[in-house]
Amino acid sequence: MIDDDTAREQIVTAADRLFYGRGVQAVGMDAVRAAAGVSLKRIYALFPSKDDLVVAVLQHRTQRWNAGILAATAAVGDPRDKLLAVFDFLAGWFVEEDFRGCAFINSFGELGALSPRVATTVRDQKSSFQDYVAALVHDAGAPANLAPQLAILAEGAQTTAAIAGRPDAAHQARDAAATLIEVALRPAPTPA
Amino acid sequence: MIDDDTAREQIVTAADRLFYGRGVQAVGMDAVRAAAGVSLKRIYALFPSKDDLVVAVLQHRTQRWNAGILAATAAVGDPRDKLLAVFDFLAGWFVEEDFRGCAFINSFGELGALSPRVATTVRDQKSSFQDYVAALVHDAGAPANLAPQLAILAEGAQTTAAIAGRPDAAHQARDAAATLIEVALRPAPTPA
DNA sequence: CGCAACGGAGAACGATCGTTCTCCCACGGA
DNA sequence: TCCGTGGGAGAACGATCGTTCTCCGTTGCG
Repeated sequence: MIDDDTAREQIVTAADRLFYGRGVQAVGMDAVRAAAGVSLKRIYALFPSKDDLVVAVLQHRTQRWNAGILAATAAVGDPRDKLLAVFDFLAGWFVEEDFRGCAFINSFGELGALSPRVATTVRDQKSSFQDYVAALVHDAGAPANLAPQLAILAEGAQTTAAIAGRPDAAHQARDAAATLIEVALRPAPTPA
Repeated sequence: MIDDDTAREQIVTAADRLFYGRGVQAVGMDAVRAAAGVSLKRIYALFPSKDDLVVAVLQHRTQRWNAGILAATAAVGDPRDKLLAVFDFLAGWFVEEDFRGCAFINSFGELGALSPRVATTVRDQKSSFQDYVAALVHDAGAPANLAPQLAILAEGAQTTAAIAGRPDAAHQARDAAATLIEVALRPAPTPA
């Protein structure tokens, strides 16, 4: 017998892989059951509806994302390098073989208009990422308006890498970020 | 009787509004029929499958996008301002009441793994946009690596505006673009 | 050892979807 | 006027989906 916690984890992990790879609506609950190795009854006992499962998958991804970003930025010391480390983290992600874009963006586009809970879950993730970037920007001593600019670069790199299939979008975004950071930290030039 | 061309347009226009507002898979062909005011038989005579209709809708959107970008950039003279005009165009788009992100990104996330034709149609659109930005960058006399940076900013602004519901992502991206353009056009500073 | 509760496997159900087919009316040529 | 073609309205069909239910074996406890 499998206890509830590991069953939850198996279900969420299997559903995550399937949803991310094919899209949510293209994956039936029976496919999740087969991949997770548990019964449908068990799934519905732990997640009352597919919507609940989707939300749980997204929250699980949020935790993995937060841990990855935290580890990437903790590995370097300089606050400026922490900001750039975010884009290095993206670069490592984009070259994974099953990379298919940002699961939150994908889910929002597919379900944002249908499921308010999915929409708010995605919004919360994006909002917390923006907050984290804003904190790094603050630590680096740069003006606050740099933060949304870097966040936009990160978002754009994800969709560009996914659609064009070009992982170097991370490097291009990193270069742009480096320029923006440098300008933001440089004292205002004396007018000619 | 409606001739084929106007029927096509009615179908594509209605399907576009429905697909964009709710997502493709959430809209049945019967809903398209009701919104377009034509018979199902007619729809399937003009578009052999839903996949064909989706591709036609995306191609229709590509034409509208190209026309909008072209008009926005044609309204200004300076090549540098043409680049910034792209973001002004985005700003005007983001405040439309039914704005729900980039239809290409949304469709790719929802159907990219299921329909190769949809995937390539989306890729073609993004690729042609990148080419256009690259041409503007070239006209402005800036190095070529500026183009993907600006394109990434545009992509990120679209998803940020859609998910966070904050249309000012266009202005933030525009500010970042202005900085990147300025740096790219400025001669290399003499080292201190 | 007996029984009751639980979980697995999978059938079943109702809804919906993409697609096709049927029926019927309107209209244009001999 | 009569007939044949074409298109509209909508039923029909087969597949699939989310969700529930049935049946049965197992297991833990008295």
